[in-house]
Amino acid sequence: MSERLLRILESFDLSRPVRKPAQLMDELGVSRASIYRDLKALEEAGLLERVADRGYALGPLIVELDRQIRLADPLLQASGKLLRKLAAETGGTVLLCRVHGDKVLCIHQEMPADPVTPVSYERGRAMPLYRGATSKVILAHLPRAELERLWHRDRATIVAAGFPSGLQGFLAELEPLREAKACVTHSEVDAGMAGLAVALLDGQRVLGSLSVVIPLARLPAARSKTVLSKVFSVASSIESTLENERLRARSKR
Amino acid sequence: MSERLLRILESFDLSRPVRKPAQLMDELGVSRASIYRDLKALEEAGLLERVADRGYALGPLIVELDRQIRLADPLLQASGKLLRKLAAETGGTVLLCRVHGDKVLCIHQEMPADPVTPVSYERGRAMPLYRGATSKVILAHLPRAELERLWHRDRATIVAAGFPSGLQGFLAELEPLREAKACVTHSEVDAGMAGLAVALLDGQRVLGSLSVVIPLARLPAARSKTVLSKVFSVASSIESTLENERLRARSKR
DNA sequence: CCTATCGTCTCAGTATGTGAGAAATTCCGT
DNA sequence: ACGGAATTTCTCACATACTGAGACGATAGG
Repeated sequence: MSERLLRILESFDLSRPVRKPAQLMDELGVSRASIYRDLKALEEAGLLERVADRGYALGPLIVELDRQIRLADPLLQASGKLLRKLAAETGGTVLLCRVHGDKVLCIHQEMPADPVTPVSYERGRAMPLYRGATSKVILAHLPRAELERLWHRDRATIVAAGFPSGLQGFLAELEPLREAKACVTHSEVDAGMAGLAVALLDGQRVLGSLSVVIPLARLPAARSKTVLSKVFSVASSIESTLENERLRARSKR
Repeated sequence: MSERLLRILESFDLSRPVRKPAQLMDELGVSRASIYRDLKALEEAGLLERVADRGYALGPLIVELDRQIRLADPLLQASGKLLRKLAAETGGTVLLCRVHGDKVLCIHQEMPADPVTPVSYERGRAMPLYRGATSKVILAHLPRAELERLWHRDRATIVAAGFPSGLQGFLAELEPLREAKACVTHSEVDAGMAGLAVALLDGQRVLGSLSVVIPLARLPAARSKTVLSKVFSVASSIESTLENERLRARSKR
């Protein structure tokens, strides 16, 4: 076996934070001995831990590995303290997101000092590709071939998210977002909130997006432009830091 | 194979955030085909991701799983907003830690509003069992058999951390900490900082500890007692919330 | 203390992962 | 944009190492 360990890991989700050997036995259709063997291996590795009442929960290694990712992630490193500053200056919540396959994953949330309406995205929360400024601006920068693949696979979802019902219309609607390298939406994910997102590019490829989420009440029309330009400025700074990193690494090798 | 996937995962650390197939081939002593198969499996699961320059880094699933842990962890849930309040009231950095086998793992760090000397412990950072208030108060609550096992295994480390050179002395030094259910240290982990830790118990068993780290300069002798009593109060509150949870779960089943 | 449930161990059979080498893909400099 | 080199995937026969049944041991709850 080999994929079974991964299947076990993937079987944990928010609605089932604790799994029992018997459940997994049925679900994966393997013998008791094998499940116990696998659970033991995962536990020894630290990916799972035993909890009261003969269950298993996700284990401490995951927490440690997530820290490793935080410390090593080039995108987070390049962002540094800029995000906190951006949050303070705009009074909104700043989100840094990456694209992974066909998901957008929030990898950092920075709240402004004064308490503000909480935003439903936080580190580790995966977001749909088709809703919200944060996602759409990424979508707009995906290669055309990828967009066509997504269209054929998720047409229903895409249309349900408010896009035109034809592939051409879908592409046409993304065009201006790519041109502008930005996307602004109102109440698309969290009601009463505006999202202002700018794409983060690494040359051609889109890495993710940087966005600010602000209650509409705090964002008079005139201020919108100012905020967006601040986001742009931070995004450029991140991009050039990444570019420098990339060059430095290249030449060192 | 089966343990190999886990070995690959464990081979990532802060000094090697990106691993290449060739390195792993040598290290694990398996064929090229097998390594590529394993990496592919881990990548499909989301535990790894390909990065530029033909390397693999820890992947998005880990970030998602860590969020699941944060949302489901009973200890974090029971702590709720209490930690933020504690940080604000004491002006120190609050740490919530769990014990896992023979490691202490920080699972939450809450900083006070005003900027303060940064503390080297943050979520995901594993701490030694023998140094610092946070760890020692946990150590003091481990079962005697466990302490003896640790003593025989880590005697050198334990003595190096400042404990007496005999088992009896070691146990005797922990005794008062268990009695007090608390531990206060100065400059033991971070220079110039005081640590005030209280154990979190679930009946007999020690779950972890709650601590406040404050620059010594901000902690006049008289204030120490006040701060410690605040920590105690929050710890009790967390313990009783956990107890209630436990009872509720029991009766529901 | 006793019983039911949970967890581990043993062992033979065979499913399944393994590795060498070939094919395909990707990458990079020109 | 092209061609050569390095990387990655694929194929397939083989044997390793995983599997599952059942016996045995441990634990918990009454």
